[in-house]
Amino acid sequence: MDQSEIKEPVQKRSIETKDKIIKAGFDLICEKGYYNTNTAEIAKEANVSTGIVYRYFKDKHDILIEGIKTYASNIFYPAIDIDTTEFNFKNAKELFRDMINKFIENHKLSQTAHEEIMAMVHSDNIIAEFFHEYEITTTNNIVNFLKNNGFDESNLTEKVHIALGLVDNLCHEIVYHKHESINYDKMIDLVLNCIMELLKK
Amino acid sequence: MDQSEIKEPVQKRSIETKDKIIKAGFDLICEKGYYNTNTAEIAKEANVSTGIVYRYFKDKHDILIEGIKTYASNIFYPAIDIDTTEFNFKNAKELFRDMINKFIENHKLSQTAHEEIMAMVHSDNIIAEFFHEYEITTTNNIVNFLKNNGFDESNLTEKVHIALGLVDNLCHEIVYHKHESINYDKMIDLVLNCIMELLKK
Amino acid sequence: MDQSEIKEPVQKRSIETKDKIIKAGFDLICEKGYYNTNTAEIAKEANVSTGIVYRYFKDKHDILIEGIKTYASNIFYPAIDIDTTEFNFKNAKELFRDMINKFIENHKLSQTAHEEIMAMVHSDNIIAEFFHEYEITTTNNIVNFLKNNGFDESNLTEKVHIALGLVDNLCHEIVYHKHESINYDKMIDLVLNCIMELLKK
Amino acid sequence: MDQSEIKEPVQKRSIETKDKIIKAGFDLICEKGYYNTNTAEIAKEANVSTGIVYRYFKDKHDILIEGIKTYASNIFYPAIDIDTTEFNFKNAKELFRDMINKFIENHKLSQTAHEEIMAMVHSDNIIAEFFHEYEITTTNNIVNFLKNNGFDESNLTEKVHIALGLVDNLCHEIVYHKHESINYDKMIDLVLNCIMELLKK
DNA sequence: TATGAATGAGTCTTCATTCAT
DNA sequence: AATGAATGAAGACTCATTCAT
Repeated sequence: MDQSEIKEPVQKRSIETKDKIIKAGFDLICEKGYYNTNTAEIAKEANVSTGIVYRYFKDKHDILIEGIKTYASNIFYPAIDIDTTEFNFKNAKELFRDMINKFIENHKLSQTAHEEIMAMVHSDNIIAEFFHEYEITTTNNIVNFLKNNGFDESNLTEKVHIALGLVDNLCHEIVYHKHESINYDKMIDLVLNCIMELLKK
Repeated sequence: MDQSEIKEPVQKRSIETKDKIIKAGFDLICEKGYYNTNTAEIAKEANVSTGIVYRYFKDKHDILIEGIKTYASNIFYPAIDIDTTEFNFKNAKELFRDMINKFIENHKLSQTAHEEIMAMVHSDNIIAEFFHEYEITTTNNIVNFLKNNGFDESNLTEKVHIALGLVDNLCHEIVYHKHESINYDKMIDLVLNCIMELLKK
Repeated sequence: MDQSEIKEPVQKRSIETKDKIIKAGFDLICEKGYYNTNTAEIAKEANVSTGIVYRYFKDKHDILIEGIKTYASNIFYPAIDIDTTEFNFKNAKELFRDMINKFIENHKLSQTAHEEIMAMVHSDNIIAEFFHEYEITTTNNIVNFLKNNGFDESNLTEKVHIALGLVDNLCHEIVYHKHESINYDKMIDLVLNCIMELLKK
Repeated sequence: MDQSEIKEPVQKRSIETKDKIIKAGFDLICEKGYYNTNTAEIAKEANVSTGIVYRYFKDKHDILIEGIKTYASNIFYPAIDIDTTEFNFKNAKELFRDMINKFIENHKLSQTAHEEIMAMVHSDNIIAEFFHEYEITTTNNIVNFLKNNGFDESNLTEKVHIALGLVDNLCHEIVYHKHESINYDKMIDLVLNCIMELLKK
């Protein structure tokens, strides 16, 4: 009876509509920023009417949240999923190097998305919370992966945290700043050394 | 050509007014976010009228910029200034530990400021550019400081970059997240070891 | 590129809304002047919300432009359309006299409109351009009409220009000023004589 | 005692200040329009403070009124003053031609001033009234001049009115519009013929 | 007298959200 | 379910005018 209820779509067509809105919203917000994107644009980009947006989403903010939930894993730590069947301490460094390169590629692909979402993380508690959870999960996955591959378990969570931070900073540096005076190949080497040092016994 | 010029105040009273606006604007923006703070609020917080704001600032954005310029150095890398007269490779680790603790204290003091500014850095080119410059300067200062104290000069810029990133992440982690499962004292140790490893030889 | 597009309405309801705004805007602007009429008033007079105005018009100025385009022909040179089936040099003077009287009536009906629009013509290039075009068209129509009715074609454009000016001034004088000392019937006679003198061989 | 009184300056310096403001205000308003000129600009142009303006003028509008009173005669019908010592019906046409050319020159010199003032005349009753008076005076001066030079006195006021209107339109046409298709020399001739026809017995 | 900093009401415009169809 | 027209509160900015110095 209550018209103002948000519908969780079950029909295929409705689900498609909701997804279109999420994608359109996320694309535009990543491109132009949350406050510089209005709902009319999102609706237009999604090829739906403005009214229908509010059948599937409580408000504009909700669109972003859903977008982040949907696309976050594509943007952050994407290479983590890549199972390395043959992984050991000996070839770890080179596998990490591959991972870093993939991270960088990914950063480049979704540069503005990454930027904008990080901006929102800073000013939006709900989003911050989401990413906090996300980060914990990612960290744990890596911790477990390393444990399963015989790495020293002492303070492994802390070490992975630091390592992830190192990689994140590195990618950010390489993708956004391009300092004239910095030798990025050397920097990657240095970071890898740090990580290997961290993880070793 | 344009009718309304922005005045750079010279008289004491005017300078006070401008400073009040900068402080009020910066405080509110840091507390509530740029888009959730309006000019009327800023004026009210500064105990001035809305109109006077535009005598000293081109627009709302300009208030933020000035605020950042004024307070950035208080918020970011504040301890860098502290010249340690007796600094050498032997006591470096403990001095770095002191610095990190100061960083953390500082982060805690201006937590929301830090958050909001980082958010703006991500979505605002002018601010990003400002911090890029700021970061380069900071890095160079540290590089020179280390050189003068006998540290290995090879790839020192890269190393300092990495070290600053490590410290930044560490502070952020400690101040904002407080993961239940993480031992922060141990984490500080690990980061310090990383840094010492980086800088040695 | 821009987020908010101006809609050209096609549905009956939308067209009515747009027309209501044009009429309300034009009425108020003519009554009180462009700078003394605000958009809220226009919306209220049109019985719509302030927001909807900007769905159909780029800005306040645009409302005036559309109003002028819509109502200009009702206000200026309205009698030109009246084709006189039986027109020749003999009865021309009396037909012109009828036209002048119609002009005067029209001036009286939309006195403030005429005033305000002429004011805007003076200070607004877009409007000036519009009226310039409008005036050329009117002049040409009259020129052709006279040619078709056997009037001397030499310098006819110049003559019609002068004649239109005479009529315009006359109407203006009669409608607005009402000098105590002026005999307007005689003045009409004198103007008609001028015109007949102009148009004769 | 009443601080809010407008002072009519008597001291030389004060008069100069008031005149500077009038000139600055009039210049700017003519150049950019009344609503596009603000008091701060006027004060700046006059090299005085914004506050002082309100010691000499009731409000912004008052500045314009004073400006018009001061400069109107320089802008409208300036050549009327030129006494033609030897004037008779025979050489009248050529003298009128000279006057028209002077009118045109004058129009050109103060084109924007003329435009803007005419705009204000349309939307401002006080200014309209002023010009009405001014026009009556001018007309009477010319009427008397013509009487004194032996022109037919019947309906002379009406005739002069019409003639002035003809000249005004002509100047306007020549200065502002420059229609491609119009021969202005011929037009001047035609207007002069009209006037001579009007004034002849 | 004179300054110019300060006031604050007023204006245009935007946009998240609602609602008639 | 869907449309898109309509709402109206809110916000950035302007400027005639006042007032402390």
